Amino acid sequence: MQEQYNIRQLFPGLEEKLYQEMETHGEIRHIAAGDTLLRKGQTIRSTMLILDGIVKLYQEDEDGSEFFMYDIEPGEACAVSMVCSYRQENSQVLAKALTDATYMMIPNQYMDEWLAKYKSWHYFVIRTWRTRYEGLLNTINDIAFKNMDERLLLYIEGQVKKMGRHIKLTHQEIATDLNSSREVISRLMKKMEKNGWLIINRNSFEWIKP
Amino acid sequence: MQEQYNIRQLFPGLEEKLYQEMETHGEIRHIAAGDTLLRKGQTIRSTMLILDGIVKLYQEDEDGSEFFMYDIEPGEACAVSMVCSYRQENSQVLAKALTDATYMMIPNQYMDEWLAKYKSWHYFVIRTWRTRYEGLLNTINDIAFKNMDERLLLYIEGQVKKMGRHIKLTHQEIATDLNSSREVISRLMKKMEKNGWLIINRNSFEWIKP
DNA sequence: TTCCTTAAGTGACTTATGTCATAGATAGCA
DNA sequence: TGCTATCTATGACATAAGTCACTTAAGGAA
Repeated sequence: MQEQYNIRQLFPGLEEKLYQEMETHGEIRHIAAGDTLLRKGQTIRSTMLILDGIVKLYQEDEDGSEFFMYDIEPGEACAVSMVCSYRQENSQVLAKALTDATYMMIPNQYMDEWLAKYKSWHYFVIRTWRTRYEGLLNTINDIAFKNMDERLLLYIEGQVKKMGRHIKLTHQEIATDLNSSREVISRLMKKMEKNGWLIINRNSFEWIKP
Repeated sequence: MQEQYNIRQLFPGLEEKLYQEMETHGEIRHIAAGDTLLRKGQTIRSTMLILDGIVKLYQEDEDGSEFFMYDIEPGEACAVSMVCSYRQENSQVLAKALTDATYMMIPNQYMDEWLAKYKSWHYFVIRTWRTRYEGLLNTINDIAFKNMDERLLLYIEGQVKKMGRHIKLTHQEIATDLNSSREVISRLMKKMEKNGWLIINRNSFEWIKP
């Protein structure tokens, strides 16, 4: 079961003995699209490594509204779950599965042990924090300096790079990712269509800008 | 010279031998209020530990506008400057001294060495990243969910907690910290004054809300 | 005192975005 | 084929915040 995910390929550059420990102590879990991996305030007991699927990280308001920050993809880890065992930490964020997802849970007790034993592990931890920090920087950059039209353009270009020119997303889904509302996205996309940048279909659109 | 700052007190909990290495290899630098510690895009060659003064971290736009994110205080480190030597990194942020400040620069070559030798050092590094990540989360929380009036209130209450009820700040300075404009802050503060929360003076104000 | 610089107050206006209401369009199912 | 749920389109309006222009006030310097 564990072997259907190649952790050596997903998390390259770690020591062989560390991979073996991960296989021994890591618990593989599955989660359905839309379900919550980590709630805000929840005590963190394990480090989570994403093996399959996409997990989305949100900042959550007191009143329950969610603000999307960034995605975590296979081969990446949830930084907030990487806690040094000497203090109990609570999650400040909300993590939800976008698609069905699989992840490996490594109980916190191994964090200290592995930090001591494996050089590659502490690089991995630091690299993970750094990557997530950069994710937040990008988010801040977007909301501080860019208008929705720019953000939408960057978002679409990002999708095109990943998925090709035919994008299967509703306006509502895009709006949610950009923390905006459907009407706003519809209007902006209509404008883009008038500019000849894309063709809008139901549930999808085609990016035709060169 | 080095001895005028007690690093054992500023950075508690590290190994004695590590303090000694810090004293041997760390270079103490001074910087004047308003000067830049780290520019965006600059190659990072040293880890910076703040010994005295306050350093402000900004996100910088392509066109040069600055967005204030958080402060770094004595006893804290600039996370973005903590790079694992095996790859050259460039700064994605701008760091400026708010007050005259003193900091210790530790050349990157020691990062790997110390990570290997001192357990306390890698905890320190991870803790630093975590703290900075939380700083960004708060920033995002503010701009995503709060209006200026709430943010101003929280800001003032924070200042009161630190400096007492008599705050020596101009509206312009507050506006800059909140990434807003003077007029907006003036108007909101006038409203607060009408509510009997504060008394506005030139260059300062008194917080009288219970 | 008088002058001048800087801070603060304020009305008028602009703008981006969000919200409401309502209508039209499309795909898939019965 | 027609029905219905779900998308999409769009006008009208609300609102927070930024900008401009100009005024008023305070404090230090001469």
